[in-house]
Amino acid sequence: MTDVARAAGVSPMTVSYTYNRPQRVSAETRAKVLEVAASLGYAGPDPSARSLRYGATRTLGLVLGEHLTYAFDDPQAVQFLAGIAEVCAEKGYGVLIVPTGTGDEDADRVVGAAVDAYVVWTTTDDDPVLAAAFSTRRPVVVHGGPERAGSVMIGVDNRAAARAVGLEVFAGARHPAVLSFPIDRDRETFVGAGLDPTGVAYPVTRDRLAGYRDAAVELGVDWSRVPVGVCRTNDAGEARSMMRRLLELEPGIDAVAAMSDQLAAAAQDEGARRVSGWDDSDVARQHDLTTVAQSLREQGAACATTALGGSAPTHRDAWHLVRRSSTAH
Amino acid sequence: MTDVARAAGVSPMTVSYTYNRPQRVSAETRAKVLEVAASLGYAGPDPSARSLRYGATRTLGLVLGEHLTYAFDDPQAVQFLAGIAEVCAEKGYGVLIVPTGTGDEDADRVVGAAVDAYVVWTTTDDDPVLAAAFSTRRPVVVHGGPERAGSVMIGVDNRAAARAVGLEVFAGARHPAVLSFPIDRDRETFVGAGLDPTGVAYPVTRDRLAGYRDAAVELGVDWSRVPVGVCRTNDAGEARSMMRRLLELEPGIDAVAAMSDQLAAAAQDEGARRVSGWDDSDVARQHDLTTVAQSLREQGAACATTALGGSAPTHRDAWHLVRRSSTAH
DNA sequence: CTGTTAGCGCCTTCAC
DNA sequence: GTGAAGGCGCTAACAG
Repeated sequence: MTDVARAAGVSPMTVSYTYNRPQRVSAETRAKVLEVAASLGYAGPDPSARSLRYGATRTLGLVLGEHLTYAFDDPQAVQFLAGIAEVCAEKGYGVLIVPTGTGDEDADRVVGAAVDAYVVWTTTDDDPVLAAAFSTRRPVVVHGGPERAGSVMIGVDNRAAARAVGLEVFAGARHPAVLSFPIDRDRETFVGAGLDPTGVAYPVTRDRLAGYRDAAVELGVDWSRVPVGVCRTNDAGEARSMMRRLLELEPGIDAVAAMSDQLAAAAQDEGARRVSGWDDSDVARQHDLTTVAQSLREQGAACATTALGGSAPTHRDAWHLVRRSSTAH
Repeated sequence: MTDVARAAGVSPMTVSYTYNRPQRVSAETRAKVLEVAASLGYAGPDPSARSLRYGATRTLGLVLGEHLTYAFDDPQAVQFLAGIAEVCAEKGYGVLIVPTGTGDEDADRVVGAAVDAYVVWTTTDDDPVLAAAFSTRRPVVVHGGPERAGSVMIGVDNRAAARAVGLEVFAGARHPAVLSFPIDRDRETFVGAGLDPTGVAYPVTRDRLAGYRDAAVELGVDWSRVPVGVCRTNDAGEARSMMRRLLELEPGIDAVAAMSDQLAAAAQDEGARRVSGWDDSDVARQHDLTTVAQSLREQGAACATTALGGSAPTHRDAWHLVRRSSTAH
């Protein structure tokens, strides 16, 4: 900018004004400045210097955590991102996908991201990346959980929703089962009968398990005998083999509550009769699944709005049960 | 940082070293500094100041153009983004989704993005956003086109691929038709018989049309009589109504070349017999579509790698024809 | 309408 | 192992 100023025979401030307050500069001077800038290959104020000066970046940080690599394979995560992007585009904020998922450096990368606020995608209570986001003292909005004093949490009441759909799918069943998301960041695939929700590190998974348990108990089913198949990812192939495994362990399984429509569809493919899903995605409609409807897109938008200082609903009650033939009697 | 230094009784440099070259500072001093920093709520060096000093942001800018709002509804665009994110995460670069799509300010926002390089998603020759990216003199990699001296273009040879799939789907047909993507940024929905590819602003659409025409001509079909249904978006509902419209205009249509698997599936839904798609997505497999296979994920990765100074294939020949029953004789 | 001063927070260079 | 100066490029505030 100094160079441009010199070459144009004006002060740096005039150049600055030319870009930031065009009207404050005479048309003549402005033209001259722009001409010189073009000839010098100067494209306008440096964004970093500007951010430094302003103390703001007009950028929202999105932390997808260890998911990053395959978050894009999860249609719900993509919808969430779409909601964020929409709000940010409207407000003129960029969305920075913070490069996490590679291990130890994750926290540093979060701290070192040039952003004004963070939105953190569902993670575990102990995720260092979350702690890193908080340590920066910038606003943090967490989707799904964990909940923490001083930060906003946006997401549905998973326990209540799981109870509701559980009552539907487990009704009259003698051997219900659950297809679950991972319980911690190790993402082990395993079967645990009567899995205790308390020990689950992902709040979303924890609450849904607790809700399914609530439903089972209310229906007089002994939770300690309910097999819970924990899948590493939201992948159909893996879910099918898990379903087979569950059926080997307990061939009498007559109801399956799944934490996603994808998992539910996979269970159906393996012959499960009464099945419930989660999200009310296209898959749910195609497979006529009873499911929990929620809009990740709207939740994404709410997260972005809140993180950027606006106000938006927490979406705690923004879900409803969709009854379809997959749980018809 | 100055505050921390003062409070810890050291110079700012020592604080800087504590974060950037921990080993260069005695363990004792380092501990002291970190302690004071924590008590003062100092989270580490300011990212903007750092970027200013270094002259680099370690961030890749992704320009989705007017698509932004619904790019996330396009599975291929999402795969592309996934490829970019993967490479960037690995290299420790953030991905900044530049807030475009709202009109006049788009170009300014691109210029003002704090990034080291750009990847631009397929756009038109005249997109001001593209010009803006170039004007910054930062590296620009364009996916799909337009091609420009001084920038890298990554994408398949759409004309050759369209010709190949066109020869397949149009073979033996008497009244072929095309389901096309938009021809310019106005995104009008219309039917144009024998649409001249030359006037099409999107290079990808242009090349595919030209390829279909090549095939038609080679098969002895009069291109000027081939109806081209131009769809505003890659949406099934719109594609179905367009297909109905085409069939009203020319009930004899006996082959449809579509620019995406989604459009092709919609054509099938409306009763089209011989149909070809594009991308070899899940939809193509489900509908047994003859299609052009390409990996947007790999192309995304290649774009990111190239933009960040590495070398990657242009993917010009990274496509192949997948023959399935949708074009069986 | 245009210019001067000063400082945003950091780190490279060079001294000790 | 630690510190002092200087400047990355920009703009708010205040002249003129």
